[in-house]
Amino acid sequence: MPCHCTLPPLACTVKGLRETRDVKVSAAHPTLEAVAAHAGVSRATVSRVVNGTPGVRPELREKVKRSVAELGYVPNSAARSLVTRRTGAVAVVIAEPETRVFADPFFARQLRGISRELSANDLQLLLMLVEEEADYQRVGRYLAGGHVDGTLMFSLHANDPLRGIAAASGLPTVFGGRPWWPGWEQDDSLVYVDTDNRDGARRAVRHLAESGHRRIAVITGPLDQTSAVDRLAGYRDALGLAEPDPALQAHGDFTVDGGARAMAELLDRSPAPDAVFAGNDLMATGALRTLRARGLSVPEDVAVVGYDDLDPAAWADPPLTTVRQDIVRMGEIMARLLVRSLNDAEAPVSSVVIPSQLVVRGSA
Amino acid sequence: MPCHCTLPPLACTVKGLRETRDVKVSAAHPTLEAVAAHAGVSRATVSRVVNGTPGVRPELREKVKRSVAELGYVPNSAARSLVTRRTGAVAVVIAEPETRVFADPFFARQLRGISRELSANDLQLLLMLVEEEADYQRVGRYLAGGHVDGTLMFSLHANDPLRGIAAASGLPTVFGGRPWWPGWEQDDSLVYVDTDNRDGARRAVRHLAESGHRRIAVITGPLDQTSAVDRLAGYRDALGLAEPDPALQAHGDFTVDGGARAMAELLDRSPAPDAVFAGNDLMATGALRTLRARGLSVPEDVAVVGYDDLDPAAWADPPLTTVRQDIVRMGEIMARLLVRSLNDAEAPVSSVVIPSQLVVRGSA
DNA sequence: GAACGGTGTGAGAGCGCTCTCATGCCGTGC
DNA sequence: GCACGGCATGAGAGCGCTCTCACACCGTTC
Repeated sequence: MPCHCTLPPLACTVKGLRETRDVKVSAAHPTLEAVAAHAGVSRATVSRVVNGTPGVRPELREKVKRSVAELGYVPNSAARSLVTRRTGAVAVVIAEPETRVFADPFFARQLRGISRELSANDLQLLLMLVEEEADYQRVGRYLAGGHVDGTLMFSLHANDPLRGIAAASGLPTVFGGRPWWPGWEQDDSLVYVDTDNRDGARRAVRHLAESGHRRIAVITGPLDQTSAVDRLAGYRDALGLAEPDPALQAHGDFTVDGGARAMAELLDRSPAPDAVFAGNDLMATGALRTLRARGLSVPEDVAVVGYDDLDPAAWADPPLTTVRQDIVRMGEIMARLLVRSLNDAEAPVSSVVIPSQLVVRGSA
Repeated sequence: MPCHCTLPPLACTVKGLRETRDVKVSAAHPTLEAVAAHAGVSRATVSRVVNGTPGVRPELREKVKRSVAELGYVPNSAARSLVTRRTGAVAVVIAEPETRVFADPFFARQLRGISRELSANDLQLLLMLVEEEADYQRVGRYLAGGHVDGTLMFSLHANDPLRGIAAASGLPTVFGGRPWWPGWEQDDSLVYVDTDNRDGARRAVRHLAESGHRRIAVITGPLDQTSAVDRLAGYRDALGLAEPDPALQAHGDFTVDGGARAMAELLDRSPAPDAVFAGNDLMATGALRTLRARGLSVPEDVAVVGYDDLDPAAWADPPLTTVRQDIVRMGEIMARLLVRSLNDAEAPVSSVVIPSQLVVRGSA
């Protein structure tokens, strides 16, 4: 395959890549057989020792362990999983629009939590990023092919094909984020982990109300994502109104520009809001920008609360009051649930909702 | 393993996980043997067809393909890699302090590029996050165990053990970011991909000089990272001075707070700077905060340039002039170099440095 | 018409491991 | 002293695949 790098040659310094073959031979991988010969026992016994199966005399066990160490034996995972039908790997499938993934370190945090938990259980993390239609097929084939023992899936959108793919693969699966497709509540094979978006929003709006604000507006995210829907529901809960004033509601799309536009809309309406709950920090940042441009001061003229507690929220001017969610923990719990059902297919596994927490700063 | 989830029971709804065993049986995986029987040919022929080996009569080839489709055959990768000594997987090892990973979407971008390129080559992406000392050993064992065909490594620090681990594994490896250990320039087995930090910094500082600024200061990142060192070097290049005024140089640590502190130091010295080049956007954001707090206006009193072009840079007030680097492309190229040497161990592979680009906004 | 080379196909070994089952050895009970 | 059960160990099959090699069959050549 040719290199498509079109850089000016000056920018490149030529160096050779270490050659695979030679080194591999020098760092030769001894087999079970070799260890057995070295220790003067049978393959079966070495296998028992390596896998910690009981029923081997302690002195023999020690002897084998020494041989393993001496030869630097590492089990061949291909051979092992060929017979055990276990791969020791878990696929993490992320189907996300670029924007979301890039705008915040959500997935880095999530992966951190997942990675910790998986490696604590000697499981490998296979990352599959889905960008286009063809990727879904690739993922489907891969999962159905039995290359992994289980799946962790992230998809924020209604009717994402991922659900079907997971079901077809027959693999234990845990979803990140409350899923959203027709009848999902009846599907008791479904396990998910989510943060408590509704309660977080409730806390945020309640804070605004308790600070004496009367005309509390909301800037919603894209309503085909459960997090946006749940946060809107929390807003309604807090106001105690089944149908809040539609003049106080504007749509953003979880982006800074969307938030800025929505804020402008709200200010042009009547009654003008004296506080705004933005569905995420990005939109809150946009709202702040619009308010600043109009010469309104925060929180005096209009108080602003965001959601997510991204790092930039703290740097904003004024620093953003927002809702924090423990994303690392969310990843950990997802992995933990999967590990549990991997170890015991009959184990009862429940969906988990992680509490959110209000972080009060200068903007409200 | 018990669930350590300490959430109030109310927050959890209990649902069962789909059982593995039953489903797996129903979605039974046919073997090569089964396909061969179905098509009325030998295992060898089916293998040839599946792997696209030439030398099979077209009509037979078609017949086998139909059988494959009909039975839903998917090759067993364990069996295959047992004999081919190829796993079809690449490890991506990331050894990073939490802060860096969380503060910016650097790795999300990088992974995106890597993932694209790998999946285009039917390679799987195995993600290994390194947090503590024990993780290095885990990674070392894993790589030496021959579970992957090659490695992509990220480590920004001098003397990171990762280099030794890569060498010991004997696996083809490409590094992300210019490495930094004694004698690395002599090591011609070393391949890395980096953005042109030095040239980017040069452009940034030159821009400042050309706008008429005379007292251009620099806020440096941690000087045990090559990116920080290279950016400082670019600053010196642009000023054309071997030894710039030490009063105009302050240390940050790539964080917002560090940048704020460094800016305060600079302002307290004499001569006071009329422009600042910050080693990254986070520090530039901190500098902006300090300037605002002191009632200085940007860019009139002090112009500010950052580095990285994070999303928040565009939202800053004023929007940050900064240096953009194509991180997705960096990931792609890393993967491409690795793939090339995977396909042909003798292929000449060169390190690549990706150009950076100045993005002029309001702050300078 | 026999010998030949080329091509397409199948038989079979073997990758490194796990796991069942047979075997040998011990201590115990009658 | 002999039969027995229990335990530690080894022999061997076989997981699903690839790949070498042998073979059969064709058309060509002298």
